[in-house]
Amino acid sequence: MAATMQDVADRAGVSIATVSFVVNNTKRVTPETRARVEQAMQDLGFRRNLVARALASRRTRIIALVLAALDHGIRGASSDFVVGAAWAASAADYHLVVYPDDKKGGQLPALVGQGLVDGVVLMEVQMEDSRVELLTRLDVPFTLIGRTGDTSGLYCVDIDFDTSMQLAIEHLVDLGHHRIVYMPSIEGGAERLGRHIRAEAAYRRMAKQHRIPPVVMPCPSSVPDGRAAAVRLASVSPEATAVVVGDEAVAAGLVAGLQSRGITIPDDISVVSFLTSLEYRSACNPPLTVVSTPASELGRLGVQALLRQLEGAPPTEPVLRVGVLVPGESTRQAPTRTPARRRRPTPI
Amino acid sequence: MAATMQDVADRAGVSIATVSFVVNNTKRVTPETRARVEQAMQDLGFRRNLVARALASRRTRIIALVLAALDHGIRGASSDFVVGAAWAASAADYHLVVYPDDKKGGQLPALVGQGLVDGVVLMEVQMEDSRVELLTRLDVPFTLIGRTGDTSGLYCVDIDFDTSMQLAIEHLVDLGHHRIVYMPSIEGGAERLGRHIRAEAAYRRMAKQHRIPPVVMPCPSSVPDGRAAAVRLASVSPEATAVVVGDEAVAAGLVAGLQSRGITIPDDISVVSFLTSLEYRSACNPPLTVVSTPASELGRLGVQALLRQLEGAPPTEPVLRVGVLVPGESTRQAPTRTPARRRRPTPI
DNA sequence: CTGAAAGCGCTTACAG
DNA sequence: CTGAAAGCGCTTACAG
Repeated sequence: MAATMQDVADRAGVSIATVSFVVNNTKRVTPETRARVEQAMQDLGFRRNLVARALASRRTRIIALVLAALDHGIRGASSDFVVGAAWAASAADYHLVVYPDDKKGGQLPALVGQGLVDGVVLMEVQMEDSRVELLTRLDVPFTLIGRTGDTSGLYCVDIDFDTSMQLAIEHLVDLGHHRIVYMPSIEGGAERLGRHIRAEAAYRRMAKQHRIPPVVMPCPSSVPDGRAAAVRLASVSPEATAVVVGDEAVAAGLVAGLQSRGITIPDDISVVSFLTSLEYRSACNPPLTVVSTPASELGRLGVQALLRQLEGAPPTEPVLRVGVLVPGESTRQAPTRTPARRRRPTPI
Repeated sequence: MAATMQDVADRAGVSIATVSFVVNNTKRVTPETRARVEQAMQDLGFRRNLVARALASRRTRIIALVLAALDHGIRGASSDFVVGAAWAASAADYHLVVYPDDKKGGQLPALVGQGLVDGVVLMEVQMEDSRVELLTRLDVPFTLIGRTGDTSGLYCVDIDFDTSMQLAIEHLVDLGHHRIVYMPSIEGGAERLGRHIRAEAAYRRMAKQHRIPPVVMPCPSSVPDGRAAAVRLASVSPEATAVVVGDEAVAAGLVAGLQSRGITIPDDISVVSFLTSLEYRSACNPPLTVVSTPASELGRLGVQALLRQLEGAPPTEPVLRVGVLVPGESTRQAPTRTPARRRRPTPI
């Protein structure tokens, strides 16, 4: 029913090869024959069959963005990763398709390594990620948005955690804060996401540099858990004047929770939402100060790295990008207390 | 390099057809030959080429969920649609792929109607949706999550707006509210999304039934716009005791905006987040009462309708599902005022 | 139960 | 500049 190249060739009175040359612009064709072919395509409403093309050329020009949506949906910054990646693919005349998978890559063999996609961009990368071996075994080109523990031989784009954390901490230090708690989120499973490990290491490094006693207070990733964390904060670190929170939902919950305990943000405690989307930013009262994830940029870079790889470029060092400090009203000058009080907490 | 069926056939000493029968379980094969073939597949690490299979069988077992992510990302309930659809596809041994497109379907011809996907599930449907004609022209099976103005001949699953609105309005009426404003969101473009039209019609119907003077106050879909709407509300409908808000971000902003004007939620005004995700629900203070979108269920139903269509089933009436009332703390008994005051607003 | 062979709709050396 | 033909790796009547 649908017209094939053969139909077009017949109607234009040329060979099927010539039609292919016209369609793909792969060889010189005289303007006259080209016109005849194009007319015939128009007449027949020809659309080339991508499957046949893929089989013959071993290329689909489709790349898959794989993320663990089956486990935790497409929340927060993920949307921006997708959009950035889709635009980049489209600009290079590729198609991006999002493939919802689980954290283990359980769906991966079904779609990948069977000729349907030219390559894969993998998100939410863990320090030890079984999907990396899986993709290697499936023999499909792939790049990571994020990093495993050992990145040698891999194509990666990621956040520059050190510089991003520096933005957050120095913003607070400049405001006179010296008791800055770091509240990373912990996800459902036990997997160690690369970004959690690296963000915490960056915090410890910055804390050391600024002589801040490091306090790390993990919190499950949800608004209610953020609320609950407000209670724990008082006992874990009563002298804290600022909190760097690694999850937008936790940040929103923490602010609400602190407020309902009579603590004023930012007068009593400053809060920074660290490497998150801007999702809850203005839904909070006051609007949050955020170091936002350069998500759409990383989506774009991930796709571009993959496309370079498809053209045979060798792996490079991971490409890193810094988050953007978006000032809000949840950070302010540290409250002045007597230094004695700050330096010597009452013994337990 | 990768083993083909021919390689497997050679190694097992059978014909390529027999390998195909084993791989697809399409014909009886004696246990002995089956075992030989399976051993050969194992030895060679055989994975069948889906592209070749698709070309020969005209089926890819891939369906695409198309949404306008290029225009407004994957926010709110969209994530749940994706997850519900992906699970349903997976359960039927299909693969779901998410295809980020724009509102006009600009990317559609590139992927669809060229043999790569067996069918399409379309989201964010407008009353007049050019993509419907496009998909018809591309001659690919598709179902809608949502409805155009005229649904005859189409496969649709959608929200039951009337019953969902009834849930919201009667929840408020039972609490003694009679001045209930409806605040739908207006999106960037001018397209009339089916759900906006139908939700508003449902509101007007319920308002009439309960003798509520209908007040419709559209608001752009963002938290800051929700805040701004708090100001407008006072002038547009000073006597309102409840607001039904058709967007989670607007609901969050409205609550914050009202509060910063000294209005207490829910004592002074009740707020219902209508047919939204639960996204901002507990980030708000107080947590919102929500009529939540049955998103993952609709995702599932959309895929299932498509699969039935692929098996040749004729179109049915649209399949409708009701939202779920999730009680929160943003609704309460209407404040008692003198009936006179309520019944006769001061003349302008 | 198994196999030989046509065919899916393209791409791409190779010849001319 | 154009064409005849092999081949991509499968599926599926058809025969036996």
